[in-house]
Amino acid sequence: MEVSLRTSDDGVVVVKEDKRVESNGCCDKEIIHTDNQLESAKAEMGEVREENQRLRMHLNQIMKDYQTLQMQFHDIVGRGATKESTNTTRTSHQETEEPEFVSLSLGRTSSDSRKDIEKPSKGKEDLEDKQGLTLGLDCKFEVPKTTPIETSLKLSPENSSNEVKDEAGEAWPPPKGVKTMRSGDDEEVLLGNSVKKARVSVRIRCDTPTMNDGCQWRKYGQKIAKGNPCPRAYYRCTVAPSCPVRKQVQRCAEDMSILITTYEGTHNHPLAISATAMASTTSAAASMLSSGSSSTTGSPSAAITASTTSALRGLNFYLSDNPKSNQFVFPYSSISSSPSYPTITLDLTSSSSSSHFSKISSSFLSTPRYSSTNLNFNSWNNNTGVLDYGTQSQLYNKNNQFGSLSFSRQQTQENFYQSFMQKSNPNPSYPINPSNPNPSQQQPLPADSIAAATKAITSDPNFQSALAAALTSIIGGSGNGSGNDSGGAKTLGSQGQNLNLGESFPGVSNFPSIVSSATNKCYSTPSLLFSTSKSKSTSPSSGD
DNA sequence: CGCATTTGACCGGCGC
DNA sequence: GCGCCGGTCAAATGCG
Repeated sequence: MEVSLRTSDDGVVVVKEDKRVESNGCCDKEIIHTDNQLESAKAEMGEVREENQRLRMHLNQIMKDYQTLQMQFHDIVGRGATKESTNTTRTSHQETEEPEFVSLSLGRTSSDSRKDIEKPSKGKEDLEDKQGLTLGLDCKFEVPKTTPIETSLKLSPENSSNEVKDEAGEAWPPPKGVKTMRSGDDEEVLLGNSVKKARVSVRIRCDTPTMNDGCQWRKYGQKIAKGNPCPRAYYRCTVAPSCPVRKQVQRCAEDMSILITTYEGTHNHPLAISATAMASTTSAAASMLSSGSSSTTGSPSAAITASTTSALRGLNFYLSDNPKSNQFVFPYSSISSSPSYPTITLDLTSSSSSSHFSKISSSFLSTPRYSSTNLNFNSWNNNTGVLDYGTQSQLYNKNNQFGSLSFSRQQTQENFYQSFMQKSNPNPSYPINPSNPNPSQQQPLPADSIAAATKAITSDPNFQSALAAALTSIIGGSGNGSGNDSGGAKTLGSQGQNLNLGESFPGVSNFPSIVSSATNKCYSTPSLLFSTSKSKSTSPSSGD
């Protein structure tokens, strides 16, 4: 007997039997056995069919939601623009009017900080959160063939004027601009003189000299900075010769185990997903600066939230491939903005998942001369948030575990990322972690991932939003838009078959009007791991 | 030998 | 104007 499975046009699995039983030795036993198999196959078929229908229903529902949200978004954008036009005076002086320390709590968990800066309408806040997803879907479903770099949303005139420049190196105006013909100068002009540099600072507990963010860096200097006995190392991105991105690595003076990595600028080349995390955040910072100086609708913060959250996802994702991943939970994320060096600060040094926003504000961003803008990514740990990391991790964990649905959050994150990472890297010859000596752990994405995801989704309506991301990543995974990643290429090689999380998690690249096009660069490459100190291509040793 | 890192010199911004 | 300081350059050095 032969049972062949094929997929019909509507996606339903059809079981075809071909009873070509040998006439000579056919015994009853065999027939019964065959019947049993047939029965079970039919039963499975029915299940699959049900599953299929449920999934379809959910998809429809999501699409519906998506359209609704899109409409709402357009509505809000329209209103915001109107508002904005009436507030030009204020926006032009925003820098001076900006509170010394503005906390933007965009999360939805209960948080004290939230009260302080709660934007006009709660509904709007929620909406903005959803927009992150909405826009992600937007990107995925409507602009699926555009490469990340090409994908630029130009809802704001400001960004549209900036977007080309962003790609060339937005937030790193050359100190000696004459030497390098970077467009950063232009952008700086466009962004306004108040905006000098956008920085992303990452505090992370890390034993290794530097953290591997998926990029190639070359050390070009080292200095003893005032107030910190630990030398500060200067790196420049060498993925592309003209890449303006720099980073500084320095140990925290108070706690030597904390590594402070500060990124500046935006990559002007395709990057790894892991690098995308940073690049996105950096871009978000720049976007905030550019849009924040002109927008009063709160969108900038939302943009930062969306993009940074996405970036964090990516970052955390890769970090979590590290055995020590469980300590990188992103409990703290903040954005500080000094007049000269606006900085997004990601404090990854604590594993606590509760809201410690105030702690960041007081301890980490305490430098009084800086006016600060802080975002509280509470949604990170929120069970209901569209951008909810926990939800997504659970989803993927479910996806990964295929039925094992109950995990503690921390374990969920760890397991999920680890195994998802493995599954998303089908090419066993390219370990996710360059320093990972065990490439055999990298396994191809199983064919039943979609089904697993479906199960996870259908079993919990809260996963609707995450579904979008999951499906997006799964469906879109085959088409890696980022192309070659010169950065991770050396160690990662071809990755066209990987799930491109940089694209799949849309928060960054698709938030319209706020996040500049630079943010839209979705890079792919799986690796943000702490390297061994001798990994040259992707992890320079800071020498401290 | 080629490439990356090291390290002292240099430059420019900023505060006094 | 001067000095401090952060950031960068580039020759020297190290390493594979």
